[in-house]
Amino acid sequence: MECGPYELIKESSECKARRGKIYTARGIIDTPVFMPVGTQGTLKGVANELLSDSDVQIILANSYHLYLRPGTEVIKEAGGIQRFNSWNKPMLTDSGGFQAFSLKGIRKISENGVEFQSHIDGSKHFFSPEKSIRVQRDIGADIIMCLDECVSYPSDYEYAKNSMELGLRWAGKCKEEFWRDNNFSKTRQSLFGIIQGSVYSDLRLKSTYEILNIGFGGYAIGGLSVGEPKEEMHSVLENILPVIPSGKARYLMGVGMPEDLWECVERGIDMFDCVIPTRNGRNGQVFTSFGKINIRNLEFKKDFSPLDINCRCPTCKGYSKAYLNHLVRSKESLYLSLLSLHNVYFMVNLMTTIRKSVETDTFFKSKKEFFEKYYSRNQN
RNA sequence: GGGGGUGUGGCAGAGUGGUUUAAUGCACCAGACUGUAAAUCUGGCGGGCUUGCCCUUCGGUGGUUCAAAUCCAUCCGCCCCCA
Repeated sequence: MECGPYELIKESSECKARRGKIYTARGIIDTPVFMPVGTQGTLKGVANELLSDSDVQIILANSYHLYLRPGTEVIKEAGGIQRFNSWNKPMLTDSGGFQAFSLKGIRKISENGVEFQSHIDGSKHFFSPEKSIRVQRDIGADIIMCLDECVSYPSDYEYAKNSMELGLRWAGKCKEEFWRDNNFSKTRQSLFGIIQGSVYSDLRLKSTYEILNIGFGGYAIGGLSVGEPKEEMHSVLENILPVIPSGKARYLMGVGMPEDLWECVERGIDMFDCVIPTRNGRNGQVFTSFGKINIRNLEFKKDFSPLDINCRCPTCKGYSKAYLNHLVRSKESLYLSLLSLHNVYFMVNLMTTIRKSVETDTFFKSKKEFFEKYYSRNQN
């Protein structure tokens, strides 16, 4: 069985929260960690330099997108994604499994993999589990993911069961391909398996046991935060996390909102990724310690204070709400960067706060303080 | 002085007798966004409340008509051409 890159440092005395480290070739990641998403290899609207002072430790990219453009051969020739995009910290690539969900209508799933019709030019491309691994190997991120199908919600039992079982077969093939030429020592990548099974507890458990049995460097939970009620998501976590060995990282894919980070760390999650800070930033929504706001709204037109007095990001250091409100209303492209940057800072700073609370066994105290402030503006 | 045209909701601009509180776009007011086909999408945008209705709207006034933003008269404003 493969050795994982995770080291457990401390377990909370209050709940299932953990402090840990993930070792990669490009550096050590303190967990729990929030990983912002940069589908095309960059956080949309945020230059690397702007993050040099931040707590961003690792970013995501997407193998489907990079495979289509610029093409894996370009990235390979550049010397890997981190050489290509000049991000000298860890990266993780998703397998294309999420696109099996989001590109519904222009993709076909079969036993051997997913056929995509390119959203760019309509050309057809086939991602087998092995192909996804080869693509991710060429891209060269530190952590790579098995090809899976992110099942939508709601999903009937039969569909979820068949999809989950197909996912297990794919996971086996991914692992086999990953180890085929024993390239691991050369690239020092880690391959994570993904647990599926929608909201059905027996399917989730079966998936967990089988994925564990195949054995991966870390374990991701997929197919959540796709529209199911929060309680469903929490009960899935409570159901399967106790089964996963404590020496492995647990990664909740696609989550989430600030409140989700607290709730899911509390249940034992180590890694999160989400597009929310950047996408919502581009749409004018800003996270602050006093709640979320839409900076385009009238109430900020003459508000000359920073977005968040508790924030040390470049946006908050340099610009007022009134000015950002003006930039958004004027559609001046600078706001895309400034708001995305602030939101990314907010999420990773929150994660730093959460890590400290686990270290000092003040998780619930900190959580309470956060929520009291966060919901002080409105009831969200 | 003569001839022609035109005036529609914050703006632009459809509509030329009924299905019109009046298309569409912009602006404005909100909301949503969770492993990124998203700098996107959705809703609202005359007034009132008992939220289903009532009242008020297409330069002004007065008519015709069962019915007028739409037809007629007149007044006012603006534009173009000729003197």
